[in-house]
Amino acid sequence: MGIKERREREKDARREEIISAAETVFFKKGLAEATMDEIAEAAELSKGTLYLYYKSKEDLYIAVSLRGADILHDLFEKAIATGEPSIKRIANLGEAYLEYFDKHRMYFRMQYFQESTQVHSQVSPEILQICTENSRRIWDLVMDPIKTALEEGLLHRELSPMEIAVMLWSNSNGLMRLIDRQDEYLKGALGVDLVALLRKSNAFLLEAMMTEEAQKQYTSTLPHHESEAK
Amino acid sequence: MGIKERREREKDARREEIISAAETVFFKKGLAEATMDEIAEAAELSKGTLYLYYKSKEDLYIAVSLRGADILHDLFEKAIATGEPSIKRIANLGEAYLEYFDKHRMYFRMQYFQESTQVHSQVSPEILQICTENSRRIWDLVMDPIKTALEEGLLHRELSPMEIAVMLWSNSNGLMRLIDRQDEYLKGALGVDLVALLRKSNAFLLEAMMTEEAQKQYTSTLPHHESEAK
DNA sequence: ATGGCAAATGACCGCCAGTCATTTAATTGA
DNA sequence: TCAATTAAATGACTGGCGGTCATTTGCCAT
Repeated sequence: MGIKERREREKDARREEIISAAETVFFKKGLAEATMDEIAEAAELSKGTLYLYYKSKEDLYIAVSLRGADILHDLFEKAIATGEPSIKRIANLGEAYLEYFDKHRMYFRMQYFQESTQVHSQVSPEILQICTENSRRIWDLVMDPIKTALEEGLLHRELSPMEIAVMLWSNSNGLMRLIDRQDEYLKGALGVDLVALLRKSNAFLLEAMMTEEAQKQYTSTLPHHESEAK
Repeated sequence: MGIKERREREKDARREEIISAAETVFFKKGLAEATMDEIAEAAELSKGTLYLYYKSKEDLYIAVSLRGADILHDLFEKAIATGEPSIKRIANLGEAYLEYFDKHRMYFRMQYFQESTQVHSQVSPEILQICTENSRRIWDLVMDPIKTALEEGLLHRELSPMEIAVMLWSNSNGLMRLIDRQDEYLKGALGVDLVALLRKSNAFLLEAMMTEEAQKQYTSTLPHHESEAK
């Protein structure tokens, strides 16, 4: 009875092939400019076949960007599994996110185009469900060393783990979008290494949330923050 | 020779009417779902006429969102014209941005949909030029009290005004996007006032960038930061 | 061989951004 | 007052794209 299973495998492989083809096209053209005919051609399939595997262009778009979420998840997992002190592991998460931003820029970009109405209104509920679950997994990862640091009394207790996670994440993300978009004006006017600025900004915020003992112990270990003589 | 000028005025009025109609439709449907026919009907004009005034749907979209930029500009102008100490005026900017986010949410949202490839690839260069100039005006406004605070030795000197402006703006913006999108997971899992969190995050960051004297003087005046006993 | 079944196809549909030949309205000059 | 001229507005039309579905293709069991 191996035939059914082989069929299953082949179907999964098709799915992946389609995602890969879609990835190529979406990376090059973005959601709005990409066409299903183009993706079909890249996948060496007919357009009709695509719709056997994915309900809509937007579904396919999400499917591609979920690959990015997996990559980010793995990077985060590695970042907190070092056995280092909790504050260091939190800083590692910032660096991991930066690596993701740097080396997997197109996935990063796709993830924020997802916010558009076009995507949210077209995408099927089941796929949306997967996104939510995925997002939860990643947040849990981020909160892990934060919880530890709180228990160790290294972060201000009036903040919840989720609050801290949200603040740190938003701060990075906000600056990353700015960098990615490279606002024409900023590009010209600002002779500044924006990535270094991002590191600094992260360090500032994390430091501000640390208790005094933690600051004495760990401030010097935060990346690109050595010049800060406080 | 008043006829030519009257014609001019009428044409400008038409332009505004069209923007207003487009605004209604874009607010309701977003860029992708809105149709030019719908906008034409709202404006009580034919579709062809719209194209006499705006080159593309995306141009029209930008034209609408520039109204938002003007509003933000005015709010910022008011925020820094109070004659208060520089640090307070910087904090005012944060509050002004929050007011913009709160009371003019749809403009805020439109401004970040602008980042999509769909908009950038379709919009005409002259309109893009206006956007850049607009952006410059707003950044200048933000940097004004920051420059003063630096001169007064209230902010760490190793940071440039632009760097500080970018950090503060990005931090607010990142969290605002998160709030606006209301990530399904966060909404459920986080029993937290995200707006209060945004204020806190802003205060943390600003405080971290202040020199010690400034901290002694001004920390207590920052919004929603009173509970912070440091 | 042959019937059955899932996978794949591509012609086709409806919708929409954008165009353009034509119509309508306002202004001018005689 | 009435052509003539010019500017503004129109809406039928086109091309392209997302999505569908009746038909075909190819694989397997009998």
